[in-house]
Amino acid sequence: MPRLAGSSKLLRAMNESAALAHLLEPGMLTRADLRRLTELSTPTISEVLRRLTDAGLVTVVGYNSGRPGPNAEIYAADPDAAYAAAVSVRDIGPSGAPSVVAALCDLTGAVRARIENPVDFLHTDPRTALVDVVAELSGAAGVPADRVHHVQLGVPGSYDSGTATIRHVDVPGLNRPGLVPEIAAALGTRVGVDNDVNLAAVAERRRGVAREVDGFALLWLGQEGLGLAIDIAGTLIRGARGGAGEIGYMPLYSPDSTHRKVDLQDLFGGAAILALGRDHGITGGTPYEIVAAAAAAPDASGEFFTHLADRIAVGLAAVIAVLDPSLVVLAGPVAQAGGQTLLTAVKGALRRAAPLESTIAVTTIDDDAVLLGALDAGLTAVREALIASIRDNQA
Amino acid sequence: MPRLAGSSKLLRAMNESAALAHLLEPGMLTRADLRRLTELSTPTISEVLRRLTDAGLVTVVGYNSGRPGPNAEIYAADPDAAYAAAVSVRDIGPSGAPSVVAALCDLTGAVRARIENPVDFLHTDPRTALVDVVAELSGAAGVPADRVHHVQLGVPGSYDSGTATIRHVDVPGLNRPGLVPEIAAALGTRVGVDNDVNLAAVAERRRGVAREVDGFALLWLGQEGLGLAIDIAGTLIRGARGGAGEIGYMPLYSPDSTHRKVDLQDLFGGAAILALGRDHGITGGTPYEIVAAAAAAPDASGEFFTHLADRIAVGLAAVIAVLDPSLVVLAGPVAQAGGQTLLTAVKGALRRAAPLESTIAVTTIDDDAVLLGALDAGLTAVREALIASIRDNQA
DNA sequence: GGATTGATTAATCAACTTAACTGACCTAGC
DNA sequence: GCTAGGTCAGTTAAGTTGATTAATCAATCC
Repeated sequence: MPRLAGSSKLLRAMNESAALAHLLEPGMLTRADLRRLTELSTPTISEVLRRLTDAGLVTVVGYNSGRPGPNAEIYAADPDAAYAAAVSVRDIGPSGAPSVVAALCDLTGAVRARIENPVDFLHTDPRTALVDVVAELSGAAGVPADRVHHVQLGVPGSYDSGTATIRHVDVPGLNRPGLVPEIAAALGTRVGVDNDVNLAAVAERRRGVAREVDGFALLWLGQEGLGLAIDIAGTLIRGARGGAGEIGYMPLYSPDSTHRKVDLQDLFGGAAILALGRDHGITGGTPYEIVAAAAAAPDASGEFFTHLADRIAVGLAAVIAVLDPSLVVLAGPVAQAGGQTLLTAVKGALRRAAPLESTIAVTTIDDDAVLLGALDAGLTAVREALIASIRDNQA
Repeated sequence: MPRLAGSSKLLRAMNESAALAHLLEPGMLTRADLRRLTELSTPTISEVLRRLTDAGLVTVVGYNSGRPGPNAEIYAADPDAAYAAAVSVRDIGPSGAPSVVAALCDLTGAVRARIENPVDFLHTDPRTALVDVVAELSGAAGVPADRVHHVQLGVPGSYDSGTATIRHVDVPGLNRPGLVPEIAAALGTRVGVDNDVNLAAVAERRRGVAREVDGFALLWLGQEGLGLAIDIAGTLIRGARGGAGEIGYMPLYSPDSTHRKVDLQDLFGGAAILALGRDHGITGGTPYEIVAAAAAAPDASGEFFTHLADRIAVGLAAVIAVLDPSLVVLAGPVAQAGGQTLLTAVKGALRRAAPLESTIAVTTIDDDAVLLGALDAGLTAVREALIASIRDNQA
């Protein structure tokens, strides 16, 4: 643990960083608020604010009134000081074909533009597709491209940050080594990449059901595959090569080796749900449609949910035994379709299967969780870069 | 993230903390070394060292020579500035009966005393047993009791730090609520409690095979039960109620529900290993003896190890799928007995079972890993308390 | 004896704090 | 309805703390 040491310059940098960090939290602050939060004296706060406004990071957004004395100035981070972009690549978009969904937000998190393009990755290089969509975003938002400080990518696969390559992905070309650095170079911004399930977990922590919890596991039940995100005290566990949570391939124990090897994907992946629906006479072309149809007629489909929940509980029991999370969130299209019906079924199945008790919940995010999570991740990256940049500018 | 802000006093506290932190790392440092490490100026380093020596935390341990100029003073943390004690409670000690193993070390980590007492917990309250053993330790080491700043307990169960209670433990009386605060009050020191497997992982990171790794999972194969410790970048994952890694009760999937519920403990817990040994005609009263006997005759016991490894691989595959650790360490008496023979068998079984590849290794700690890990954990607690105390003393 | 290095001393600088001061705004009292 | 007093926002000035640079002294090797 390298502890900081330094001179008065470090002190100033720390104080400015602290003030900026508070101002970047949603909400507007007066000098008195900052004084209370940072425990700095009035003149220092004034000096810090003068420098931050000079740097264009902070602006006066209003005045207090109704109390004796002069009206206190209300400060907030300038929304237009920097922007973050998010791009979610999916092999099966809402239309069934591969697509790219993207959004751009300002420093307060307000979405300024949002677009969705079907992309034929067989004939389009991911690099140009992604660079183009970011350019289109900043155009649509009317924002200078160089103010976009961070682009966050969400991919349906795992990302190995050590080698900067995307793996376990079905989108053609996306696993090419060197792709991410190329994109970063072409865009001229910092580029972050993460698993789409991980980003959904980020959204769940920021605006979903996992807001106040100290750690949680998110089980993603997708149209195709399934995944797991692990949040420990707000930080995501990604594993040695970004492979943490790739539980689809988790092999299951078979007592007599005559059984063929079965993994979790075979139990409640997309294809398994399709088959399970067929067995119970529920019609639907996609897992989402099947589960939604079943949830619409809960009386007729009780057995379907019991079977599905039993299978989900097999995976969850392993996760709970390893991690003991204080909350387990069911998310992804299938979980959204299943809603409360699926939730109660899974709760019952887990009570039968797992010895440790865990709170289970369904996601409360209606919108595109992956995209929102990517925006959140990009935004925190931008904010931390701003806070860190103050330190370096001083030195 | 609450960022620090403050005045010059904070700066001094930070600089002193940084210097002390460097001096607490093993190794002796000259003023020039500290200057390089902290990037502080010579007069500041002198002032910091003067204050630290005045506080009795740091002493001159020697002088440089052989180079031009005056002989530089060599500083190091005073070994006798504080001590840490470690107590490992086990329901089956080396003699077969419940026992308490304890050790005391100085600030450099040198062991000053080590004792082992069989304790009949049916007739002895854990509180008095533990308080007595700490008193005995400081007596044996010839150390004033009030210099023992931290006592680290290792228990064969999980510890819920939220409610300060030990759970999932077989030792009578150890799960009594309020026990830990009582012990802390009676001793007058800070008391830390952790799962014995977690402490073994601490030892593995500090002095074992996991020294340089960025994260690892440790599978403990004990005489009775089994456990898992998860280290992510040097911090242990304990879960919501301290139950992370309690994989003994992890239920296994059974395709036809006619099978009775099977968990990992049934696969390769102590009783399962005894049964497996019987099936293969290997004699021995304890799991350790069986595996040791098998390892002594590797040619005759190939099938035994294959079967055992296949079972272990079932559990490990789940752990690897969830966490993707860069290293998996096999530890505990059974793993030590199995040694390289067991290791190669597990490697082969995992290659067949798990899709993600992980490096596997056997522990390299010959001594009592739990006790050593408890000492390490206690020592870091003492060091961090010292570093933190500087900040508070200034204010 | 010269070069080099360890450590202290002196002078300067940077940044925060306390305290005094200015000015705006509300409220109460006539 | 006007004015005096009180309160609070923010600035200015003086003082304090602590770190840096530069100069000095002293010890050791070659």
